[in-house]
Amino acid sequence: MMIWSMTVANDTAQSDKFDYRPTVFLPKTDFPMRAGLPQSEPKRLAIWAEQDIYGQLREARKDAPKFILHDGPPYANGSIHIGHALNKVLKDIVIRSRSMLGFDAPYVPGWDCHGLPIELKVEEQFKKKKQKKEDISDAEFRSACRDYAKGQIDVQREEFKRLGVIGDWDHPYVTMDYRFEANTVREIGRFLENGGLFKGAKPVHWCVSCATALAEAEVEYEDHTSHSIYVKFAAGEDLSDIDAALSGDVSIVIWTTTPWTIPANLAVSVGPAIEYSAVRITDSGDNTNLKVGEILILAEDLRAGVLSAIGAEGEVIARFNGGKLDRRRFRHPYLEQDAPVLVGGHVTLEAGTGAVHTAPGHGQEDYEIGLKYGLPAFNPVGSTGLFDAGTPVVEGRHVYQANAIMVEHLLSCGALLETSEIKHSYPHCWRCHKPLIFRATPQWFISMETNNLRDKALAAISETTWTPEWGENRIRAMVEQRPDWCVSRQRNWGVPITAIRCEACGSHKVTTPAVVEGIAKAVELGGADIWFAHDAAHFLPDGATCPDCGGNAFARETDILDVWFDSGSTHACVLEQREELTSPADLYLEGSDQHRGWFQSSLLESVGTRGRAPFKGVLTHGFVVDKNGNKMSKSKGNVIAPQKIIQQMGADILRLWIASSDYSADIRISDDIIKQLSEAYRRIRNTIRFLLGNLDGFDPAHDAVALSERTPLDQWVMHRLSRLERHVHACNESYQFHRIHQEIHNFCSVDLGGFYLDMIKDRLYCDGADSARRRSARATLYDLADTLTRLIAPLLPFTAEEAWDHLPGSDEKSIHLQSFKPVADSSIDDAAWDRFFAIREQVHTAFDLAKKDKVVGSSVAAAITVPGLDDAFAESVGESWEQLFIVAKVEAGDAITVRAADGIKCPRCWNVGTPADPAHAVHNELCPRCFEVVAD
RNA sequence: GGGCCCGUAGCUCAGUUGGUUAGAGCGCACGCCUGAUAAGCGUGAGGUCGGUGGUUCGAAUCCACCCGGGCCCA
Repeated sequence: MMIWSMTVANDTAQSDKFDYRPTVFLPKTDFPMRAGLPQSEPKRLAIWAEQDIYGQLREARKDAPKFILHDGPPYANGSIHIGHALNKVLKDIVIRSRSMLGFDAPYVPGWDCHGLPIELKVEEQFKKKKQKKEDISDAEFRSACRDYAKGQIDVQREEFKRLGVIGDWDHPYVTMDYRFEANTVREIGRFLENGGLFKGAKPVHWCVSCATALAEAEVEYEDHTSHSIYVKFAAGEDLSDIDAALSGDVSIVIWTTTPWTIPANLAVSVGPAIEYSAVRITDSGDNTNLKVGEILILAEDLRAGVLSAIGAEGEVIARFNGGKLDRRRFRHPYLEQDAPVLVGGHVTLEAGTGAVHTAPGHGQEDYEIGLKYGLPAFNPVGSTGLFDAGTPVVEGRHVYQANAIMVEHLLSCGALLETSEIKHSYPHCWRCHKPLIFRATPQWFISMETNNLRDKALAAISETTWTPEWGENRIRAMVEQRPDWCVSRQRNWGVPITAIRCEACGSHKVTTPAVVEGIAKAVELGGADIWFAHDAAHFLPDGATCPDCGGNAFARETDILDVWFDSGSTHACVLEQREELTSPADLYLEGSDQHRGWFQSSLLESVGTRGRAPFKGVLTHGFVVDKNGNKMSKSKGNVIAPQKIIQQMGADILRLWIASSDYSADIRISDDIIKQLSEAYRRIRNTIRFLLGNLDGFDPAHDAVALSERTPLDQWVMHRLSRLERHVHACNESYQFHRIHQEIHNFCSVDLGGFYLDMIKDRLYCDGADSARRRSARATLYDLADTLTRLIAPLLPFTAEEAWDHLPGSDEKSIHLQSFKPVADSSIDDAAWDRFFAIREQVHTAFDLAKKDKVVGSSVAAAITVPGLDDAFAESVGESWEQLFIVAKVEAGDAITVRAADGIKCPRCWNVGTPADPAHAVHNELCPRCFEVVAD
């Protein structure tokens, strides 16, 4: 009756059959498949904050060797962008991985607070409130800057924390802190003391209408009509040694659009690789300042254009390279002085004559080439644009009028060959929109040569480990070439250059180390404002006199320091000051633009004051670009905000993007790339979820199984895990994080999902709960889960912590207080395994065809034949061929064939075979293994 | 224009001192499973290694030039 009723059973009757499902050990875990990171991450951050996870980590590592990553301070302005995220996450991965490698790796984040961009923002704020800058005192203005920076720090701090960056966020370093400012004063004082700091002059953008210096950010380029002039400079010596044809009436011709700078001319520059011609005039047209037979020197490539412009014709009588003219003497067109020829790479053939009028006091390039030749930055123009008394021809006149005066004068003295008007883009004042001039003004410099700063810096570069290695070449080339460091700014918001000047002789020697220390103490109490609140005498001992001239009247210097000096001093103001930090740091880690920026300013500051670099190693990363490798810009509309990714996908996805990228070059980001990463994330997460699901009720304290007691297959996967762990370990040490992600992901997909986990499901689900094979598998799954969770922790801190919470018997303390752990390993016959995997692949191909032909559905219901099986291998692995291929039956054969297996499908484990007891009243279809588990 | 760097399948990456037919994962296509299920498994198709020229018996790998891109300068 029973059998008959089954054959006609409908679905309802089917449910009367014995339900084996509850007897199968299916995965069970609260670790959710869907991460919900955007919601869960903030909660996790709150828990970490409450636990003081950073403080706990410091305590846990208090006796460990130090690893100091020193944070380069971002500028306290604006929300963070994707580049900030890249930098901070890389730092965080370094900090977390070093911690798990067993180091005490404190992380003290910082902010750069002084400087122009904040001043501009604050000025804007005042403008909006209809307040003029003139109505606000400098002290009030600085106070507003301080408030603004503080607000920006709060914004950025929350954004950085949201990325999962662990650090001492409650006690960051801030360059506007009074103690930091005081230490900055001490640092510049060291340069003052050792003679590295000196006062010189350098041309800066200057608005004669506002009577002020302007920074590059305050310059706007607008169209402007200028006088264009060709002027000849007569030879001041015999040049026939260059070429015999160079005799008689020889001149070199320059072209300029700023005639007013001719009074400050000190030289003529030519290009080292440019070919010059000597042209004898054969027809002077109606040019009154040109005679037939006189010889003009100009660049060959520009000859035709120049002759046409000055309305003349001529023949080339000699040609020579610009280098031949080096230091040869020509004469200023009307002053009784020489204009030597300088050879410089800045000379181009884009316009003009190939010979460049050079006034070091009125142009950046002129200044730099002048420095090389020892020429002064001569500037005869006052702050309001009037020429100084004693300046021939233009004395007392305004620079705006001087163009016309100069044209007239040069014409009358016979030097002007041509004048016309030219419309071009020209720098203007952003405030009053008047044309700007370049004007050399007194500035403070740190000399690259005094105390051999340049040589020492180059030596320190050699002693530093640069990653990637090309960073060394890059910074070396820059340091070799760079001019003296101009550290003064004519601004308000910053640390003053606290030097005191003798009014009589200009000496600063009265500013002794003791005086500097007194100033620093005052700044510690009242901030840098103190400097401006008192006159010079306040900071000097009573009755101080100038060591140079004995004078007793003194004045404060009023320039403030370049913000790069502030941040370049962090090794002194932070690393040397905080107990948990040390100097030099093990690592500085910033974008590759910092070879010119922070790496260099830090290097020069430290070498100049301590004689060594502030870092042992420097790691650089590239920039974030769009999917086509182009830079991001608002106008292109290809900007991707980190906040958006975090909000939609979670910080761990953003971090995985960073961890998966080779940051040594530029790294790309796009919606597709992020999507790909979220899928990779899903694979890792689900693998861990499966492991956890099969560890329900597992207790590592009681259920652990020694490696040697485990099945050979389990030993194989432990071997793979060990290999993975060692590889990840090495990559953490060498900062090759993207290989970590690659390896972990491959391991989850290939070794686990694609083979091992599939293989062991049968014994996990269906073997007796306490069978040796099941216990071996569970102990192995535990090691897999434990190790994977540790390995991903630096990359995916939120997910790792969540997994740690769900891992049975894991330490109550956070995963982020744990260390990496070596994995027990045993030797494996890799060649035999490779042979097996090759055959397995062929079997799978056969399966694919068989499934498409509907021969079989699932492989467990298939019987296959396979040629050339190595039975010794199966034996050594301790698994049957049926288990290794996950099929019902494997037989030897001449070729790989697949057919539906004969037998009964076990209702519990679904394997096809012969039931243990076909006559059993209830369990008549169970296979022997299941029969034993269920019926006994 | 100069210095430094990058360019291997649609994407992210491997590719040892030049040496068989250039690899992996993802994605994609097709299929399977429905006891990891908003999961899982399999199979397959994808590349003139940015281009050209050279060195070499042999080049993704070495050299030169060019193209595209980035950072820093001018």
